[in-house]
Amino acid sequence: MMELTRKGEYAIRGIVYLAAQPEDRVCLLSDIAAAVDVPPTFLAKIFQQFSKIGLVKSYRGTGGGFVLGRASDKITLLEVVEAVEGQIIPNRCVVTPSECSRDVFCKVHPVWKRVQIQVRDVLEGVTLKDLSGA
Amino acid sequence: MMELTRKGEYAIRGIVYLAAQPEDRVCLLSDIAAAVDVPPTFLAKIFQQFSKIGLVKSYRGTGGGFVLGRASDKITLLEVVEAVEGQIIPNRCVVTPSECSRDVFCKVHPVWKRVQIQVRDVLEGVTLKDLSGA
DNA sequence: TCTAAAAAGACAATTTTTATCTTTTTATTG
DNA sequence: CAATAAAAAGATAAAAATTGTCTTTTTAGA
Repeated sequence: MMELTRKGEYAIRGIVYLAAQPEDRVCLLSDIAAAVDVPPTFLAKIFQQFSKIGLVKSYRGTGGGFVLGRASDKITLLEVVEAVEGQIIPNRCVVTPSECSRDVFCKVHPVWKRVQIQVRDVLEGVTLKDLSGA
Repeated sequence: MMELTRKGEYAIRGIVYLAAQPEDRVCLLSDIAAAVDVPPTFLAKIFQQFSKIGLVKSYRGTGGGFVLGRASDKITLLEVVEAVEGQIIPNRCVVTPSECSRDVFCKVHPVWKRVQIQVRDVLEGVTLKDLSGA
C-alpha cells in the first residue's frame, strides 16, 4: 500500500532532471522524456499539471520548452507529488469525516491524521535542490 | 495518494469490532459483516487472510466463527493493514533498488525510506485495544 | 447423516492507471 | 504572412487493480 504510481515516479524524475539543468536553460519535453526514460506523451500531461500551478514555466513555439517555475530550493518534493497525485490522504475519513458514519467515535481517524502529517513533513523537508545537487 | 483501499478499511472495521467483543466470544462472520456494514463475502476473504497469519482464529461448523488470535493489546494496526494491503512501500525502488536504474545516485530513495519508517512507526504504535477500548 | 460455518477457487463488474493519437493554440523565423 | 516548432487540450483505448459475487469444498457439531 501507499505506493507512488508511475505517474508520480515519472513526475519526480522529470522535474528533478529539469532542476539539475543549468538555470534558465529551456528544455524540450522530448529531451527530458528521453533522458529520464518516460513516454513523452505521458510526461507531457504531467508537465501540463506542473505548469498550471507554476511549478514549471512553459514556452511554446520554436525555442520553446520548460524551465523551473521557481528556484530549485523553493520547490519541495511534497508539492511535486501532490501536483500529480493529489493530496496525501491515507484514509477517506481524514478528509470527509461525514463519510465515516462511525465519525464521532472513530478512534482510527486521528491515527491516519498522524500518518498524513508525518508523510507530509518528510516530503516537505526535501527540495528539488536536495535531489538534483551533485 | 497513499490511500487505504476499501479492503483495508473493511479489514480494520472488522477486526476492531472483533476486538471490542467480550474475550473468547466467538463471532459469526455474517454478524461482524452486518455490524460493520461490509459485504459478507468480501469480509470473508479478508478474515481468511487474517486467519492465515494468526491474527484471528477461526472455527468451522456449528457454533463456529472467529475470535482474536492474540490479546487485543498485542495486535498492532500495522499488522492488520499489512495483512491485507501488503507491505507499506511508498516507492518500488525502496524494496527493489535494482528496478531503479538510477539506483546508486538516486537521491529520492532515502526519502521514501524515511516515509516508510515514519508510517510504520505510527501504525505500529497503535493496538487494537487502543482502537476498541471504551 | 444433516446442518452450520469457514475455506478455497473461479469468475465478473467497475474503477483506476497508463498510456496514445489527434487537433488546437501559441510563438518564432524566414 | 507563411511555414514551422513546440506545448496545450481533448478524446480514446488498453491494461491492471479493485471490489465484489457465486459455487464448491472442507471441517465440525448435533
